[in-house]
Amino acid sequence: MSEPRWLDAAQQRDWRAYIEGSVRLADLLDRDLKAKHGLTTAEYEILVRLSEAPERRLRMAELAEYASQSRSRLSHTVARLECKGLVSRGTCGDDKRGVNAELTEKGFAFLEQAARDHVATVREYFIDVIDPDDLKAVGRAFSAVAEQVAKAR
Amino acid sequence: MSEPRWLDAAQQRDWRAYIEGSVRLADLLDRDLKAKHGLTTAEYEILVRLSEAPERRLRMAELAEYASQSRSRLSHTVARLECKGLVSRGTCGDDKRGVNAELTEKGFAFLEQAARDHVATVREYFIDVIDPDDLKAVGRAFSAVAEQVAKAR
DNA sequence: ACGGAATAGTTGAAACTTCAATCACGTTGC
DNA sequence: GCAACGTGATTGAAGTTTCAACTATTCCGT
Repeated sequence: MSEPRWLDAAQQRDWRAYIEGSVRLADLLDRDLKAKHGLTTAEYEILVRLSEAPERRLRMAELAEYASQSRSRLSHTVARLECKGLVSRGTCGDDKRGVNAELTEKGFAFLEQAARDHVATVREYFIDVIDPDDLKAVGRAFSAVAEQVAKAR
Repeated sequence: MSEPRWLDAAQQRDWRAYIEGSVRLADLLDRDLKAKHGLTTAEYEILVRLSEAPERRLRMAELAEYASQSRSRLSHTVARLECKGLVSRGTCGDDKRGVNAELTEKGFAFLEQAARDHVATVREYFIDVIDPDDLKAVGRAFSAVAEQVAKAR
């Protein structure tokens, strides 16, 4: 059992500030999206990724990757979105194991409304309260984190 | 329906970097803690707060506040921790509605082990991959976010 | 061309979180 | 002193996520 390098006071403050701020922000965004549009953040994220894909369609595995979700979770979530009529599933031409998820017209229209509100909330509680230079730093920091986590697997 | 102020390209890049990085980091920390110690992040957070409280004891409502959890969630989570023998519950002397959660000896010993590993992982995937100035900026940014979210209620 | 290993995706059960209702106690005002 | 309201905490059910097992298809080596 080796002696750990503990965090110094400043590092600990910054880390905790991040944990608290991010948890509370995520909570708020979830509630907001749920109250106004009946969507979870995970569902919203899926709709966004689909809307940006060519033909508004992606294979499940790619969608899982872009939305940072496990495949199992994606299956369940897309099933729910399909029930709501926002997404449809169809088999892939070239690989018969594959499944394409596609944003329906209804899904696209729905997302347009949700995105307006969501962006406004993200501005109000995140973008607009952070100093522009600090925001850039946040971008750099979490890009590095994402990369490091990706390396781990 | 008013026209929203969309994010500019840089803001969007930074926001998405944050979302992706934070989701993946949270996933990794969760798995790590679960694999090595059988704890969820929520449970770990509770143990940490209790360990820092005077007498290693807090009222449920305070604990909920410090751990950024709903009271309901806390009840369930503490119930689980109680089953594992890491926390015990007792009534409050002065207010008979109140309940004190207290870290047991076993809980404290358990946490010491878990904290070593957790800190090492936080270092490896967060602290040590972020430029020190950027880390300070992250601290400032999320302090501001937490404050703004708190204002909303 | 065959068998084994890898990949894509789904499924059901268990674990966890959220939501609304509830219980118990405390506080206020009449 | 007690009725109405507020607060602290728990409960059970419904919804969501994780985990492990499973089906179907494709890839690879011989």
